[in-house]
Amino acid sequence: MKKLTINEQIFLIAIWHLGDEAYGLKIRERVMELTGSQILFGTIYNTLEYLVKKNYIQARKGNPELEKQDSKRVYYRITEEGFAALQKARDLQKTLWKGVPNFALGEEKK
Amino acid sequence: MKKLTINEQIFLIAIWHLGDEAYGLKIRERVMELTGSQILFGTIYNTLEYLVKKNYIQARKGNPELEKQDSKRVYYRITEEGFAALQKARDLQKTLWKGVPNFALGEEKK
DNA sequence: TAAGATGTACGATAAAATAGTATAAATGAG
DNA sequence: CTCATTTATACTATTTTATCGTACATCTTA
Repeated sequence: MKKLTINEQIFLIAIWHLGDEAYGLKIRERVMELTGSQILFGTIYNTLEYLVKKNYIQARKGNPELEKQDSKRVYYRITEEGFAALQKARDLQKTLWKGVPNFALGEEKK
Repeated sequence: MKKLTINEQIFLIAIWHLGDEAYGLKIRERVMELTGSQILFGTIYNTLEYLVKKNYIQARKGNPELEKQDSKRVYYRITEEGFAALQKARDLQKTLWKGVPNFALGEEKK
């Protein structure tokens, strides 16, 4: 299993946050909340696509029986593999930052 | 200032670890230690190059007066901008993982 | 002085990220 | 009912990151 990129991390965590409400535009919103930066509409689908291709998330069509609006949506959920990758990313972060001081203002080298 | 990729994070932290001893091959070794995965010799210089281009690190030639071997080396040190970017990356990680449980084995969704 | 070790550079390609635009269904005002 | 707006996804193109493989140059040492 390859390392997750930060973007993949962000998207997976956004999807995790959203639980059953994880579809494109909502994910975009959450990603923007998490990162504090703007992303365009089209941008997300590309990322979602290769997360699916890598089997970190699964897509399912919305249910039009429930709500009309829903028929257009594609919902995503994290797979076992996705959770495993996330955990690995978290572990890597822990390793990376171990022993590294905060660099807020006038930092210094080792 | 753009978000750091995990790779950039890894390299910057490896350079930080190495302090005054941060040159190509040493950086490669440290990156491999940190990540637990293999990378080829040529691989690092590309990354170092765009870290320089972005002004996250600065390069200086080794001093042949000191040690012959040194003349071949290119040493790197993290710039103010680099430290700031690192700190931002750390803050983002904190935001991201806030409230997210560990996913070790049989995890669950929200 | 030739072999091996220590270093960096370069060229090619694949993967990831982002922008911009197109399209299509549902909704709501008149 | 029908047209504008909102909600939503899809597609194409380009740039930036990441990695591989190999080449090359210098230093060390037997």
